Amino acid sequence: MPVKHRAAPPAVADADADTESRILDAAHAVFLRKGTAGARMQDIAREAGVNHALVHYYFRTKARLAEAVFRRAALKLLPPAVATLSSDLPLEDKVRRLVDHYLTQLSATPHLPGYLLSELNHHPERGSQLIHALTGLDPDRVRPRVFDTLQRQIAERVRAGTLRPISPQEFAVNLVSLCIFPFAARPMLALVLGWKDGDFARFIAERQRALPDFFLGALRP
Amino acid sequence: MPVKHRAAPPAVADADADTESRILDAAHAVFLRKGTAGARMQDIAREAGVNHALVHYYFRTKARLAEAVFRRAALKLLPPAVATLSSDLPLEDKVRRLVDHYLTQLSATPHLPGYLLSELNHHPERGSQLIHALTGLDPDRVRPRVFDTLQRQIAERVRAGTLRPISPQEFAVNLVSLCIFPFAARPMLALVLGWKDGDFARFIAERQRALPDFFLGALRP
DNA sequence: GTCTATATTGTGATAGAC
DNA sequence: GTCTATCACAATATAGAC
Repeated sequence: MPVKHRAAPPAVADADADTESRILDAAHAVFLRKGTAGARMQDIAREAGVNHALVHYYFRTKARLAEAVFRRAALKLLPPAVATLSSDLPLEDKVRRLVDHYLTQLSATPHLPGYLLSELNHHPERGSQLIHALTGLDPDRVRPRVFDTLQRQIAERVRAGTLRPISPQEFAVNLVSLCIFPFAARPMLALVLGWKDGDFARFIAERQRALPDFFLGALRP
Repeated sequence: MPVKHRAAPPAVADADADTESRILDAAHAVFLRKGTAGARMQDIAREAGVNHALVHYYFRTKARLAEAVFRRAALKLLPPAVATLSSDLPLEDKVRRLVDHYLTQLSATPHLPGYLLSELNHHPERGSQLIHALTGLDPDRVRPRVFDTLQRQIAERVRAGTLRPISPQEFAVNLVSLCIFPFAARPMLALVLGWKDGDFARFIAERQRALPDFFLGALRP
């Protein structure tokens, strides 16, 4: 171990970002584009504008750097959905807020879903580590409480006759599928649908308007 | 070039599959599990039960082998959907057939969606090559006819007042999203939903029943 | 066709000068 | 902290015996 590595980044992130952040940003960009296995440390160094020895100086191994990027990426995608779904908002507002949030955010970072799905497929253990890091609990013993609120809201509305019965899991999976899949599958959809430049952005813009009505329409009794 | 490579596989595939097929099957399994970049030729050789020199003898390079596997995988996933959607079946039957087909097939090959999405994200050009290989046409000039039938069916039903208006693209994307995403995102969903062994299979079994009604329910006027 | 052995290159990682 | 130079090894690919 040539140099001891700081536990935390510098307290203040100055205007021209410090080297460590620049490298992390570069790694983020490259890993998301090419996947962890397909990315080269050299690519990351070039993207960051530094020598590739520096990348090792700051993050020591590719695995550590990949872990850091994975965590950052996962934290961008998952907590907002969990927070919205487990909030006390009415169901309709949850749907509209989630659709709006995802379609806006993913338009800015379109590689995020594909990267995360792929990484989790190849390294399922990273998911458990993530849960552990976030909650400090054994992932196998965490009973997800995300759906308690959802469950209750659905039950009330079903009893009142204003909602078609659906399990909270189905509710969440369907909603998230409709939001995220088009981004993860963008190249495949472009292929089958014959999309050209700009067609995808237009599709998403239109979707932002139509998707909540589609989803809520499915839940009419 | 040490040995000339046969253009076509042997005419007859005998009981104990010939070596080339065994290697291709092994490559399929390994590439789908670990992704093209993450897979090692040695892994494929071991999975096929042969020396790794043989893999090169039959497929020359990793890139060629990857291409062969990608094509095989894409042909498993895409044509059935296109065929069903562009058929003359009534809309309801299309939906039920597509859901049934995908959920059954993907339960048997759960890594297929994640693999394809990932590969197409990292190598979008492969998609164009695929179209070219299938149709013999320039992918940029193919106007997808898949949706002509769909468009007509939807228009008729909307005019008759038995369907809520929706574009054929939205129709297809929503349906395919709901079918495929849970498989591509299985590890992520398992994480957030706390799924254990068997929970996913039960979820899909239930989904096979509930999904067509959900989707068709959204299209009620 | 199938193997053993080897060549060749790519890539992660470190040593050491500045 | 940042660079140049280099190491060590992993992975692709080929040569040649059988």
